Amino acid sequence: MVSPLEKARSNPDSMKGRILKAARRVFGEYGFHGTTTRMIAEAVAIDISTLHYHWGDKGDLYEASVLDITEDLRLKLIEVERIIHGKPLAIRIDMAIDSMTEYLFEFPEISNLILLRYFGKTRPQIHFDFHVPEFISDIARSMDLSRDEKSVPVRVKMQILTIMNAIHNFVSGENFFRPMLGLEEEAYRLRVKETLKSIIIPAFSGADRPDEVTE
Amino acid sequence: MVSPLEKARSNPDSMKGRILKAARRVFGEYGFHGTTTRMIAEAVAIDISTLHYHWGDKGDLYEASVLDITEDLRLKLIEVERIIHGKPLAIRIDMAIDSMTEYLFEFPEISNLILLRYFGKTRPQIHFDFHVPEFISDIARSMDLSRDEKSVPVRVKMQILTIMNAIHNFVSGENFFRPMLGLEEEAYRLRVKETLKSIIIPAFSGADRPDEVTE
DNA sequence: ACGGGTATCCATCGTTTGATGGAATATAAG
DNA sequence: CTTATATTCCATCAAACGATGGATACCCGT
Repeated sequence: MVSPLEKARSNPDSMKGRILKAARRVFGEYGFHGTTTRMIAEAVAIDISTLHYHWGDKGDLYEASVLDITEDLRLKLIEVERIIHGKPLAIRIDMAIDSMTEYLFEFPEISNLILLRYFGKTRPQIHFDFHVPEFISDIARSMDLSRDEKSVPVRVKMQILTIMNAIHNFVSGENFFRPMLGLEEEAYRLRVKETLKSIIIPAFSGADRPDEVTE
Repeated sequence: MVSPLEKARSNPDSMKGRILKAARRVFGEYGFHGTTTRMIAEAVAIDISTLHYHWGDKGDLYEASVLDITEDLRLKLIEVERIIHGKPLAIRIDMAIDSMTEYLFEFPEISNLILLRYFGKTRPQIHFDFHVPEFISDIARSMDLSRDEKSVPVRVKMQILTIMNAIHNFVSGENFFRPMLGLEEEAYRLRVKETLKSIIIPAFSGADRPDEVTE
């Protein structure tokens, strides 16, 4: 038996898939409490009861949305890892930044949902304890940033966290930041990549000091 | 005539001030739509009608909260500028990071509210067009990062944006990131400062290339 | 053509939420 | 003490929201 989420992912044009796609976007824009099931239903041009028929209650659909974008991100990370494998560090960083940035600008709801989950709580009564995997250590290993195969130093983890968050920030906050900078859309995206590289590359080229406490 | 916000700021123990303080915190945690006026009233242990009596409707109180934390941040930036004035670049960066990080960890609702405003929309019907000043150019000038007195290059603006956002991210996302890193509270805060410096200082020491397009 | 499962919509319910009117209480001034 | 003003609470409303039951339409194998 396949889960509802797998069904929706394997058939994006089905009603399940169309609802999920809209839910990702709307939840990403307005957050859990700012989103109403009616808003999602209207985006798909269906009745709310159809939505509940396919996805259960609001919390279930939200959970499916988060797991869906997480899976997308996981697949993209694997793809990037495959592409940069074996290349020198500077090239790896450059290509990884380009790939991830372009991808997230194309699907901004991924960054939106992740950041809103980081920074905004849901009501205390509601309990979302579904498991969302973390990718920091995987990124560290695929970028070959830590010598030790098993444990990634905290310092490296935090650097990666900083970078990933910076990308999400620029993607998700475009509506705020772009007017502040007076840039057009294309120029903004170029500048984002440029800025990220200008910050990361110097930081990681001097990263040859011995690893410290790992946990 | 003084505005309600000025009254509340000048007298934090008044009912207006107590409500505002609670509103900042709750709006920062749950966002605009995730916050109910009842939650705020309960935090102050008063009736909702008392809240409306002092602050009008929910949107007005939210606006006051945002303006309030913005003013706090502005004052803190001025204080930091005064402290670091005249010192060499590396020291300026070091002290500014320390000050801002410690301050925001002490009043995390500032970071919370800023980030939720960046990344989450409010419903289309509701219109918050009150003006919130941006501080990036002020920071650039007080850090003396741009040669030109008047216009700050986009590159510098984006670097500052990256740093400020990184601080807000670590402060506001502590509940997510700290368990990921397996750190205690104090260790986390030390690591945050360390990480930020390790990223910024190398990036800005090579920052002697000529300024580019400014806007 | 028909029957049975699947999918969609309409109408509606109970609750939560933002907001207010009015009574009750506190505060201050004369 | 009396009166006027400012503040707080209780009761309540209308709208919005999440959710469901039941009727209707669709699909497909036989």
